[in-house]
Amino acid sequence: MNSLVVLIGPTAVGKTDTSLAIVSHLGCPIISADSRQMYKGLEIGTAMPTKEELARHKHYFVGQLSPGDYYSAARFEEDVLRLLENEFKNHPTMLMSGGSMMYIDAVCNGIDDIPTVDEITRATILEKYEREGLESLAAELRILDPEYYNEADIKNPKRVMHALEICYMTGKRYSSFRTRQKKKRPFNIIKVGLQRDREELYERINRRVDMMIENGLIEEARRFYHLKDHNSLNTVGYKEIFKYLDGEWTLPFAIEKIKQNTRIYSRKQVTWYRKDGDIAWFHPSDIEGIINSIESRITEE
RNA sequence: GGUACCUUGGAUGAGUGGCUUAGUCAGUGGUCUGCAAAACCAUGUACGGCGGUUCGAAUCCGCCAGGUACCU
Repeated sequence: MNSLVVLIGPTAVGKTDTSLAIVSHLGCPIISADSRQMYKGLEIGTAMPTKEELARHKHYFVGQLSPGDYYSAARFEEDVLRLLENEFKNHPTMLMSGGSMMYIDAVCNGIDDIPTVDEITRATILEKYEREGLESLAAELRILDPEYYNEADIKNPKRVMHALEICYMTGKRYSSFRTRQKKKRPFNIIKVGLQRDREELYERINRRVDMMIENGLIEEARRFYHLKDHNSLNTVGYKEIFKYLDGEWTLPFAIEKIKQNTRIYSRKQVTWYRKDGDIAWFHPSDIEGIINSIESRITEE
């Protein structure tokens, strides 16, 4: 059976280097699972692999979207599965590497088949939310879909709005689309996690942010300033610089905030991965251990 | 040397005698099925020191320490 090696770990832990090492060994392309590196032009702020690295190994899902494009975890699932079907013909083992937990989860476990919300419905609900407030929407959801209402995170506007969008658009309950079942994949999934002590990770984050500034993050952000309301730019590293450009924050403060928000992000990632018992954890310096672990799990199947 | 004011949890900052550890940020833990580097949730008994008044003090009084402003 074919295998998909999934390399995960918090931001700045060293996934790029490790993934290059793995791929050199396996001789396959890299599937990036990073919701922000997908956008063209966000090279510095998303710590995209360098041109050389991109040239040395084929990378999928890096720098292919425009910052204004719509994309989602569900699309990623679809796109990756289609790609894998094709790539497995030549490469029995493939590598996916990235830090977007939800995207990785979508590929490994699947997302239920829920229709994509159209612009009109989205705008309608958003306007309703802005006019009537969250409680009003929640009350409506309670009537339209009591089952979901009872289990949902009612204080989270995004969740409530999305459920309502689906109810409005399809005329059915949002919960009727949720099977909450994991999808079976026609390939073996080998999860490898990278971890470092928190102190070590935080130091790397701080250093990397300083490097980004040196390398021209401010200029890069300035180029995308006009798109700052798009989700792709609602991203650590850019949103803080936008505040600086708006004159709201001083530069040193914005830089401090980038470091802080990156640390917070890394912690969220760790939290997400913690509950996944299928991950074999390694320090990034232990390339040999990582390769051995992958090899042993490939041959096991 | 004198006078006035200030001193609250990692930061900021309300609170003038009991009802409540205010709130915000950070930190930490967590949620997660269609914008996820998003969004959301949980979590801090602190009141400069010592003594006094009081049934009860962060809150009133005294002394001490530190700070700020003004005066000589």
